[in-house]
Amino acid sequence: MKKVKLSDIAKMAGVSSITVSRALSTPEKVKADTCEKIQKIAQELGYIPNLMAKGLKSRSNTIGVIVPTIINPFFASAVKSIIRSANKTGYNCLFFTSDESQKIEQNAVNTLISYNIDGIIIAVISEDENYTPAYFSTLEKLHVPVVLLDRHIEAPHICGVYLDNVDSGYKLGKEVLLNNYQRVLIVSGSANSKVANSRLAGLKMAAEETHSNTIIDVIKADFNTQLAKELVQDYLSQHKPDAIIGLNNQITLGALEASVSHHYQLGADIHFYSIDEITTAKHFGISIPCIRHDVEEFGYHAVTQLIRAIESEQCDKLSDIIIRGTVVK
Amino acid sequence: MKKVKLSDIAKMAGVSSITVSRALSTPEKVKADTCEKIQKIAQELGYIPNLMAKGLKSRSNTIGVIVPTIINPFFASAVKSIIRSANKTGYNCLFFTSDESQKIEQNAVNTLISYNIDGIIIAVISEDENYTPAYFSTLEKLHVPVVLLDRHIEAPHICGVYLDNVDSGYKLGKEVLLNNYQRVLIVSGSANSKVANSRLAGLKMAAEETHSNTIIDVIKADFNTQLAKELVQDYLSQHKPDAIIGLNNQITLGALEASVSHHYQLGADIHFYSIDEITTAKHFGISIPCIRHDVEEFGYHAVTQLIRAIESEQCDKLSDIIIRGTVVK
DNA sequence: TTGAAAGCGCTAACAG
DNA sequence: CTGTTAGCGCTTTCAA
Repeated sequence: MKKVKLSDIAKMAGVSSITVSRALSTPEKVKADTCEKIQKIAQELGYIPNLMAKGLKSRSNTIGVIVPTIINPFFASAVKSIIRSANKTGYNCLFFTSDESQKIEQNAVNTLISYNIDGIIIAVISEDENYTPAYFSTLEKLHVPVVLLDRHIEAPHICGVYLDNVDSGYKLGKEVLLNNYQRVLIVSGSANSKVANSRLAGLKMAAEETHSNTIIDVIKADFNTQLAKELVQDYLSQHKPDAIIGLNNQITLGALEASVSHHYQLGADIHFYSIDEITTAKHFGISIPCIRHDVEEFGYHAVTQLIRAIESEQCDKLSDIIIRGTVVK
Repeated sequence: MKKVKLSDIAKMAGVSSITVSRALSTPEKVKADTCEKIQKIAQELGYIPNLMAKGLKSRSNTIGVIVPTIINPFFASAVKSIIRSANKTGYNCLFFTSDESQKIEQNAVNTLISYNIDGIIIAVISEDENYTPAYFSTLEKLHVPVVLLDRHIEAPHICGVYLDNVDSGYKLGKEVLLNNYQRVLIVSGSANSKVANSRLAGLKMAAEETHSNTIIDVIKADFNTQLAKELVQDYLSQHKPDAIIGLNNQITLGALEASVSHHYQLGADIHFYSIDEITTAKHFGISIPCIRHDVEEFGYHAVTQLIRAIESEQCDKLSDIIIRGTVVK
């Protein structure tokens, strides 16, 4: 059986296709009882509109979402909340992962353009402050609005939804320093990650303000588990900190694993703190005080900003939104 | 700036659009140097094909993927491997989550049909053996091939990629029974979940074969964390098992948490076993022997089967694929 | 309130 | 090897 199309319904209802089109998408433009009849027939035939045909003529009502990976629960939840927000507003989402590869990221953007998406929400691949991928100029030329997620890029006309990283660092620092630990290890992201550096700056602010005698060591790793684990293992063979602060969830996981391999008892010999929640910690009975961000909020703002940009056709005037986290013990 | 289209390239190259179309998608049908020239121009102009227009005429080369949630790492990895396999074969993926809701699932299917997808890979919302959603008949009528993922549904013409659940239960059972525990608790999925029941059957087979004196208790929960946690908490206030077997990763997490709340030391007072890997366990230094399934394999087969169905246009003749797990300590 | 015509960008079918 | 024609299903524009 072929797909039911507008003209099939039109034939049955004894009207033209355009009337059917109107009855289904702008019912106020069609006489009430015609409208009702058409909708009933559409229902019965199980009509499903062809977005390909629609998107060829008009806006697709679809937004593209790209994140580096869904294995990281932070992005998984962000995606979930974005999809939910978008659907509520009548937009579909096409979702891609860039898999930490610049090439795949570029492809994903191209594919989204291929699908005539109305706008893009993207968490770019790199934390590097100087990462400026080629596709930004393409998107700008095509007037496709972009909302950056979490990772900032220097581009004057692009708005974003970010975390208040300095604040996160500061709050977590205050929390840690309450304990008068002798030695604390901070495991940061890469040296040219703006996110990592801001979080670090916040921590340092807290430390300076507190005038504590705690010895604070800093390791620069990156935002993945593996490197953090290795570097913390090295560190632990020389020092024994009372607490370790991971500047994102992946780092904290790496630090935990390193500590386990040195036979420390988690949460007793060494206490852990994290920016980003370690959602599985509670299952293992380990308490990891953290900065939790309201991810629903995150998705909501990203979608709202994007849709405003789409519907006002002013990609370039929207402000950034900064989301502040809260300490959770 | 408007999007570059075939006719723009055609004009510049002094040929017709159809030649450009051929040069870009079936270059062997165009004279070599014309072809080269066209490709160069396309490159320079940054041509990105319009899939909406293409999909209107011909196959979209896009497959739809629906899973209940990406918060569950099993599905997250499955999606990842599906996307990777599909891209390798020249297919795009449109990805949706059904968020454990029948309505959202139905919508997702409709949206996919709207996008003219060539086929669908779906892990259905429910474990219930008798769940038969309405969209299956729609998809059948439209000749859209479907490959089921993980969760089986009784529909003669639909093939799937499943885990060998009996085998998983059996292998894990053997592993557990090596230890001569006095009392073991099995936390299963819901009573009418085929997956859960098969795993349970496998465990029982192992137990019968072993003639051990181990007392085996069974709790029927469901495949989510919360209920498992609550039921195990109740159980633990009456009995103290030496080991707990979770029949999927979410259940095991719930069981862990319940045990923590009863102040048992994980992996010492109570040992844990799981079907599906608990990927985070290693970060916490807890060893949870499990049945691990090769998720790459899973994605690969799902995509391969689907594409065979699409390209042969015989949706109904493909066999099921059963993936067997391995014990990982 | 409804309809007819035209066209979105691309490609299948057929000619040349 | 290349071009012409036509049409995919829908909506915009203009007219009735």
